[in-house]
Amino acid sequence: MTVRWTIVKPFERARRPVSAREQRQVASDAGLSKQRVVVEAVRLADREGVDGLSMRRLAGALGAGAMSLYHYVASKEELLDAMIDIVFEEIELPPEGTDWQSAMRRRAVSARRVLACHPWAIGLMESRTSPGPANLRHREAVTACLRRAGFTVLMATHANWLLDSYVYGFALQEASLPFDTAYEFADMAEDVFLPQLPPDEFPYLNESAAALVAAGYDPAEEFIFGLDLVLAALEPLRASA
Amino acid sequence: MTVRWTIVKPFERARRPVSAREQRQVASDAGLSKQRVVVEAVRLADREGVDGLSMRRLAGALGAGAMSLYHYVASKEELLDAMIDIVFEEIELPPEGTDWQSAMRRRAVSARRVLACHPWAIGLMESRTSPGPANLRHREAVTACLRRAGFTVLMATHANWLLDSYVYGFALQEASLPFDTAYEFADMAEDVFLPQLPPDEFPYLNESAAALVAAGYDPAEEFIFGLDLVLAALEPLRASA
DNA sequence: TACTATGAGCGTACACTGTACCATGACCGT
DNA sequence: ACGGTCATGGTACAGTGTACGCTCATAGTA
Repeated sequence: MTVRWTIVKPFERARRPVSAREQRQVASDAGLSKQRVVVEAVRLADREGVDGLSMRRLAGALGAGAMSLYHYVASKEELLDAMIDIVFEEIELPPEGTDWQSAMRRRAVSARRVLACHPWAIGLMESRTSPGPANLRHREAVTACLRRAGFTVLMATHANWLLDSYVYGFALQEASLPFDTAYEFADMAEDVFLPQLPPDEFPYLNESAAALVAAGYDPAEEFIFGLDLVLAALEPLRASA
Repeated sequence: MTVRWTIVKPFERARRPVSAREQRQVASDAGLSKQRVVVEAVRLADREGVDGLSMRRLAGALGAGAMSLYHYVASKEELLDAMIDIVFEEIELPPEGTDWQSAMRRRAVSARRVLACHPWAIGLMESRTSPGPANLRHREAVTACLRRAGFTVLMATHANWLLDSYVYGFALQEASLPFDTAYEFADMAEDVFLPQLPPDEFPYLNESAAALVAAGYDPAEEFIFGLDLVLAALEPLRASA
């Protein structure tokens, strides 16, 4: 067990009493800390899936004993909560200084990208009920953007629900698809889907799969299409102040 | 171990050779069968959450030994797949003989209701990649409805993605909310949310929570609002044959 | 009726999980 | 020098999915 200890900078200690635990939180590359534990947990889940994430393996990846993690995380549940909040931290906030549609489009695109990078996050959301700080900050920024664009409180709520539903639902569907690019889609459709879709039982699905392959359908463009449709549909709800 | 054996109806045996295993599949209230195993698994997950569903507990609920389940299900993964497909079976297909918007509204409302009854299903979808038979039948019916309404293959695909994203995403968000009714929302907002949303840090969220409570906001109506907005936005994509 | 093949049911065992409890030993302030 | 604090992790326990192989009721055959 190679445990390296943080050297506390003197002036920090001079300013106010700092517990050893707090010092750890600041330390970035030495010793353990809640940061380091959660970040490594995210990395592990990205690599091996959420089922491959066990306290023992996580501890192993950190060069520590399993029980040590419980000094930074009360339980695995809390660890999962913290992991989700890290994911929310990665999502871009809607930028200020542009029209609301551009701002929301940007943050939606960012959210989709982040959720695609951490597919396990979607599946975890269902079971955790209380939003973390990054989640709250994100919601605040989004609501601010909508309200400043002239949406009433009620309409901003509607817009929020609709946009988030679309983004999460899209990410959820995307996570359960075995292809990403147009090339992979064409490949899988011809070799896997079409044989499973006999035209007498699934005439329409068969037709769709065949036609989409022929047209060179690219699933990567799907997200923007629906997003812009939703944004356009929301525009009239705005009390154009 | 009270194992009751199926009495095979003679005329069934006369018609063609039927293995004992197949007879079990048909039997509804005696012995085990894949049906019975999966249905009981769904019930158990509804009652105790998906984390409370273990092979041993499921076996216990069926009055059987743990290893007996593996005669009907190759692995727990396959069990989970089958459970999801049962959920899809519960969702109403879009009815024929009405305009496409009414049909899609009906099936979307049904889907939301079913997913709200089985919240664990949403969290499971992320990890399973191959759709079951009920899922395929459902997709076929939806695509048929859209194509008959005059959507091209490509536009029907867009509509499908958008509608499903909305439904799944809404269900996902709903599953992670601790309230259902307007009364519960008002209660929780005042006692739990507002204290966590200091106006200097979260001015807009604070304002929203307060205003929504004052207006008697009912989260149950939220779904239809967004759904109708989406349906209206899709209408112009239709090549009104 | 006796014999055999089949296959449902499940007891046992193994590697693994989350985590409660407790011992260790380094660091700090006095 | 000493006592208190606290990060660390070893051990243990209940519970997990499931591989293996046994029992024994049944169906089919002779």
